[in-house]
Amino acid sequence: MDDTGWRPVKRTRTFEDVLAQIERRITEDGLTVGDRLPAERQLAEQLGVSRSSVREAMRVLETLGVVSSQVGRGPDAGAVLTSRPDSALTDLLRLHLGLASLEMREVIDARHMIEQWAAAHAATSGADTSALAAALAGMDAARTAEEFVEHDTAFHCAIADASGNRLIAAIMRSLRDSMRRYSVEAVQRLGDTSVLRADHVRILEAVERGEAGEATRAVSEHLAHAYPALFR
Amino acid sequence: MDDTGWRPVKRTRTFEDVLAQIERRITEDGLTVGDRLPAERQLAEQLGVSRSSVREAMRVLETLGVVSSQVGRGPDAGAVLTSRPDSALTDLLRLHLGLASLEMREVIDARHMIEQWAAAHAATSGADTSALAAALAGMDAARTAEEFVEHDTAFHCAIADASGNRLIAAIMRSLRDSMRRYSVEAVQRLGDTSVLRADHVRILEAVERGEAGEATRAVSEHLAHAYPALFR
DNA sequence: GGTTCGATATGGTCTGACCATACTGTGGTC
DNA sequence: GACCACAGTATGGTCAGACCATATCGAACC
Repeated sequence: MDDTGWRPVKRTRTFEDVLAQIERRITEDGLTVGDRLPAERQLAEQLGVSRSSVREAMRVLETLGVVSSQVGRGPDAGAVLTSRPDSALTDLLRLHLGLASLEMREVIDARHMIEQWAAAHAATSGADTSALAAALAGMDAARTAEEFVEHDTAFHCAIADASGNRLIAAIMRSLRDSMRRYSVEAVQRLGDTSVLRADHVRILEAVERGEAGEATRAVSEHLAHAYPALFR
Repeated sequence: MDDTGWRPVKRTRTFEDVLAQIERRITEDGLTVGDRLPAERQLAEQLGVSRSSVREAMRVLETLGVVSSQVGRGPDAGAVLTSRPDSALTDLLRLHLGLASLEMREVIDARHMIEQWAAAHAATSGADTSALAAALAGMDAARTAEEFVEHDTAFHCAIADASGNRLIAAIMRSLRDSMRRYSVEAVQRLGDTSVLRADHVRILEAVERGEAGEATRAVSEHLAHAYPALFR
């Protein structure tokens, strides 16, 4: 061991300090969704940094779906704390898929896992299933693959919502969004969507009857129908 | 319906244009991890925008774990494409937990889901399990709850890695990181970690023998032991 | 009371400068 | 030729100050 006890001095960029201070204020002061942060110029002066650094920190928070900035003047203007993890996750997945650092197979496997979990929990939670039925009707009325996928996504996200876990629902949404194009192609390749319709009805009924095991199986087989190339 | 067909003009900020162009370059030119983006000043001139806007776009990409910026000069300097979804996910979860827009219960449920899936797939993938054994030894040598949790995290992340799905492994890492403090408290409350050790051995042996069902059950019961307050 | 219009606070953008960092190349030294 | 010291330079990081677009507020006016 030639460990001298020295550690590399971590280069801390100004905007990272700003980020840390804002995060500290959030946790210590118990700030919550809807609260406003100070204006950029004011924050810059209070922290003794330039407005650019504050802005870069804001950009980070906005990217993570924690704040939302509005121009103008008034109660709604400025940086407001929000909670939009969905778009952040979607951007993250889309970019990493574009970089080929993630493969579609991995995304679909993750979806498989989540959908099974969500269906089982939706079945046992006894949550409202009207959104599911509405999405089903939307799929019946769809005239293009794009429309079909849109309502199909709504159906599956509604299951995730019904599971009662917002984190898993957010991940579900992001996974669907990031593979939207792929789903449209899969539906077009499939042509006939009657198989998928029967699957959806089966899932819906299982959830409504509270049969978690059947819901899990139904979802699993449904995904196998929808993406046969990946489940051979 | 008084819908006139008008839609609000989407305000597009300059840095969002920059982001879109960079993303287009990534997908169209097939840029991949390790490739360098043009320097900030150069990019600003090419796109006809100010350097501030380019920098804000860079900050977004860095937040999403897609680029990494290095100062100085040379082959490694500048903005390099990377693939670090872990830290992005961790930041996202930590901030949303701090905002109380997510509850620990939801995070732990998500972990439960992922760990079961990962253990089953690790068992059937036949991947290397030496990292698991090493983490187990680390836990035995741990003298504080913090040290124990560190190696415990390594153990569970190694399972996720062995499942072969990088996305799920990344989510797993982020979940563990964001609840690190909570895990330490849980271990301290528990006091005796021998129960956890037996659980880990059981999981490891199930994975090594390729018994997916047993691995799933072992993980599930392990989490019930580790977080009894949440599995009552 | 309603309307109009200027004042103002906010984020968005740009310019230009300077600093710290880390490589590059040059020239000298041995 | 090998090595080393040092100036040059390209890079990101930060700052100050200005201007613009937007949205509200408020006073003056009808």
